[in-house]
Amino acid sequence: MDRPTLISDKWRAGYAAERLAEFTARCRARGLAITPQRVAVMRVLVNSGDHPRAEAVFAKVRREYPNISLATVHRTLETLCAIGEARKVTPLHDSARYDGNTAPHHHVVCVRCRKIRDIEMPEFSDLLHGRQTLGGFQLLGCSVEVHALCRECRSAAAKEA
Amino acid sequence: MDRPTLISDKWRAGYAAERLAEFTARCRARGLAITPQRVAVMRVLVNSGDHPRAEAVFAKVRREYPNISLATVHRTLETLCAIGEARKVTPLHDSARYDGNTAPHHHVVCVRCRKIRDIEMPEFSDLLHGRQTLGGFQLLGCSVEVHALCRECRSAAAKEA
DNA sequence: TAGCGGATGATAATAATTATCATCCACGAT
DNA sequence: ATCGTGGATGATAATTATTATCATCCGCTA
Ligand SMILES: [Mn+2]
Ligand SMILES: [Mn+2]
Ligand SMILES: [Zn+2]
Ligand SMILES: [Zn+2]
Repeated sequence: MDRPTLISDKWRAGYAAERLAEFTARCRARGLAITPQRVAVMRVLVNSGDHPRAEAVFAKVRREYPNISLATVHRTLETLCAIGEARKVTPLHDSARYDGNTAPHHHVVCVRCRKIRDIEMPEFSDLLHGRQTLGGFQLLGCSVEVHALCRECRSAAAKEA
Repeated sequence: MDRPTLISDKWRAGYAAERLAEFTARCRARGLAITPQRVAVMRVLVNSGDHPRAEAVFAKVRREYPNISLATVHRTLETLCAIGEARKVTPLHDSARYDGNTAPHHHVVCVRCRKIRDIEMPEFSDLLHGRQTLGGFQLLGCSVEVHALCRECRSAAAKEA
């Protein structure tokens, strides 16, 4: 079996059922109320293999709860991320960041202050090297974000605690 | 020398000078007018090692051209990306995308329709394995985006041409 | 079942980016 | 060097995504 490989929809279906089964228990453990809206957002999200945006989740949940607010969907998605039940595919940036360095390279990003530094890591691109396609996708390149805490933020975080 | 490694400011300085030297020539070759604003935005960007956002570039260019518009900075940055003189560090997403799959995995993203699919690629994380820090940064994890063209977009793109 | 506190819906506010458009000016042609 | 034109700019409005506010609601515990 050659890597990398696409994760199958079949795997996702079983995974979704498993995650949903204990979801209310994990909410309770966290002291979060089990509201029908929260459960619905979670169910829609975990059954989606397409990494939907808030608007798309809203559209689906709305079919079952026509009165749900878009704000609730936004809030709930952020809550799910905060408790580790979901993740953002586009984290660490709230507005576009530009780079004058067009040489191939990757980035370390501080998760706290969002400082970004260039890193040299040719091994990353090597992993895709030689491969033209992946499950129907024609490969063009890749970008890596290493998540980290910078020195300043480490001392700041230490002081807070 | 162990990889990955931070790219030094020293390297960046020389690189900036080199890039600026031929910038106007490359603009001319592309049929783009050489305006003082465009050159200033390019100069500020290529001399920045911190991946600034539009607002930050605006603030610096403004010192020299107090009348420059923020819109011009936005436009110019996008132009620079379009002609390959710069890149966005946060590309391929214009709004947040959420993921119910919390298992460690990475993503292929279609650069045209922005379809996102999960991929299995444990070798990526292995590259950082065992390493705790990198140039002052404490490492926490990493996310990889493989840029690609999906099947549908490939045929669509073929039709257009 | 009563009551508290978190959750929600409606809406306003904010922030980033893009669109519009009149004016301007870089540049090739004269 | 001057001119004419199309692209570039500045000012501003519009759009889009997200977050904040707040009155009401309802899940949860006692
Ligand atoms: Mn960079
Ligand atoms: Mn995913
Ligand atoms: Zn930091
Ligand atoms: Zn596509």
